[in-house]
Amino acid sequence: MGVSDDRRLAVLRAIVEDYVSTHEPVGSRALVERHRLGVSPATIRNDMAVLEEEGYIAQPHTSAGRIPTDKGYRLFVDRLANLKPMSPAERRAIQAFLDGAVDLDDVVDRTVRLLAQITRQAAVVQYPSLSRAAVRHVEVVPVGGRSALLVLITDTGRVEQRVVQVRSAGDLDALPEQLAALRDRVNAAVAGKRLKQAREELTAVVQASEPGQTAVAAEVVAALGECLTAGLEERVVIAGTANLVRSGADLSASLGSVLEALEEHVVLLRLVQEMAEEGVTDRGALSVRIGAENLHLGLPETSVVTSGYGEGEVLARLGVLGPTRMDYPTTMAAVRAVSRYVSRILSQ
Amino acid sequence: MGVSDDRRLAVLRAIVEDYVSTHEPVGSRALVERHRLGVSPATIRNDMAVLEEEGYIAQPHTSAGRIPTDKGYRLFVDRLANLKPMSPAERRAIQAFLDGAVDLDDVVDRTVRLLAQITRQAAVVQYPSLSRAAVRHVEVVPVGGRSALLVLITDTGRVEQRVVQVRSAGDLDALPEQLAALRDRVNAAVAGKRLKQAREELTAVVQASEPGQTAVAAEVVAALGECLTAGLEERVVIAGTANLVRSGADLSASLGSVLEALEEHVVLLRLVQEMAEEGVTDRGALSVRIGAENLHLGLPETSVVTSGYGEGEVLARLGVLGPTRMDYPTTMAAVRAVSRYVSRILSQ
DNA sequence: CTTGGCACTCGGGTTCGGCGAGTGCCAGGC
DNA sequence: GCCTGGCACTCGCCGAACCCGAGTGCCAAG
Repeated sequence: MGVSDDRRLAVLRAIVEDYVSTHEPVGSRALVERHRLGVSPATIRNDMAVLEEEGYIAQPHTSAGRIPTDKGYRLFVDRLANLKPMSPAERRAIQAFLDGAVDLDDVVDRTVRLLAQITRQAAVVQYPSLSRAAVRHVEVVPVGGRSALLVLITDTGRVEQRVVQVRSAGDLDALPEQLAALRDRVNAAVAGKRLKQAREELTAVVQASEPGQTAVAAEVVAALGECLTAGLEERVVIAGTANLVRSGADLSASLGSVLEALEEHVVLLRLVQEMAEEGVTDRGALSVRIGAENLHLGLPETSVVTSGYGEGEVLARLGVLGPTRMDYPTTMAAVRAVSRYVSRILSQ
Repeated sequence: MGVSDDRRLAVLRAIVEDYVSTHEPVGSRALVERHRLGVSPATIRNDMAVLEEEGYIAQPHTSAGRIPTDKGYRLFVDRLANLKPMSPAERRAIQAFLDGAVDLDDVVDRTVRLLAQITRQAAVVQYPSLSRAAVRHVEVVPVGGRSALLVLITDTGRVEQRVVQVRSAGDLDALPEQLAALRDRVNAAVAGKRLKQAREELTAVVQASEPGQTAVAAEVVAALGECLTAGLEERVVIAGTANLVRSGADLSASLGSVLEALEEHVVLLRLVQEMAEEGVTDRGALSVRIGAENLHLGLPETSVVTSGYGEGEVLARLGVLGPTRMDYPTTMAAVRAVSRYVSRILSQ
């Protein structure tokens, strides 16, 4: 569609807005009544015919009103939508809610709940990606017998831990000192390094260890390697699934599969990853996926709005998931606002 | 109802079984056909009249079949149900699935997924309660600047950690040694103690610390106190919410509120707690809540089957949540089987 | 290019019977 | 005394017929 015809675009926008608010096919008469388009229904009908021809709208059955197609929503989101700015009260609420967080886990938890609540849809927050995170410190704590606890701390504030059984330990009394020495060597080798790189450095540590202790070192280092790998693993948190069922019975047909997909965090991770890569619609950091674009992930009739967040660079994504006919302007504004506040909080 | 009339009980059992499998009101004719009751429909009708009189069954509308009431299910569960033993294949599957777990978190995660899958309902697993857990070790790791990481390890395998900013530290270079000394004193004071008791011992540690370091000690100990409190906090994990929507449209009216309640872990914790206390129906460790008994928790038309689990003593509960008209014998058998395997695994 | 008019379509809601499953009651038989 | 077959009655469900109205497409005129 050329930009030429302003009114046709206005009609599309009006159709999207009305349909989103009423959930019913919208006809030409209702359209001229609710929006001051300054022309008669007949004219609108002509425009509608063209819009339908071009695939932006469709009619569920002959002699019913029109509803937007995925393509129609796409155009709306890309070129027609004006994000609805949040009210000062809402901004304050967001800030107040997030400021109370004490912890990275807490920040993520609060964020996902907040998003679900203000958008009244399902919310998804990806944990800050650790592929770029660096090792801040590694601690090895003997906890009696052959057991020791490994603790890995990254500079993003994430903590991974693991209990390791040191089977090859000869002298149990000497073990604590051995471990302490090992810890110091490990720290010297990996502190400040990125996780992936750190994993590679570890082999050198084993080789450099004293002859009698290579076995112990190998065991501990192997466990630490797992820890690093676990640290690299992406995680997501969701909330507000109950909002999906409220948001209208029309999604209820596919509700089952959507809920299923939401429980499979692997699917969500792929979704988030894909959105990060392609940046389908980029308005600021906002990215929107509409309807059939998510079908391969088992998410029919579903749209997703996400935004990158993080201190300075984009560490991860957060967003909202709901029925295709969601209120994009408000949702997008909310996602953007929350992502900004979260980024700010993480910078401290 | 007296025990006297065996046939009446048989009729109730038959009604429950048929209704659960067909989801339709069951009439007298269908009943004598499907179950060899050896009497005529007319006789059954008389029995039904009595059962209805006593509140065990009801008819949705005049001249329709009967459906069990909550009271009917209750009687069924308490006295009529024979748990359906799991097939050897199922037992093997359970074992194989749980044996792969590497971690407490992993055990819990696998368990909840497994329960959801084999019962085709929503599953709930409470983390092993820590009110009885004891402190195994406390570690304080300086991580640069004024920051330190507290790690609390309990003898149930749970690990809590927290980052603390030591604002009152005077000499930053001396801080690591201060913290190490503090750690040793703390460990001496609380190792082996139960969490609640440990929290009380902590104040003594601060008072006993050297004059110049009381401020630092107070800060660290305060954070550790929070850690202990967090460790005491109960947690639950859920899975299989998608099964709720599949399990029949009749629950769909209340589906929203059920999903909402499931997201509120507080509600689930209370539910689990209540079931632990009252032990509504106790068959082995199994406990069953039916329909309106859960209404105060925002769970309408919902039944819950749980069982205690843990090594030796009952540390927590796990179970399943579904529509009132669930298949109790199979569900109860599954919950019991899983709880036993999990208990066994935890004993290692 | 817009507009009012007009014929046409078709989905949704309503009404109306008929069908059938199921019940309660009763009188008779083991 | 309990069970049984028979019988009249009650309703919910289903399909058919029906109407209404919103909405469309097309056309001729401004």
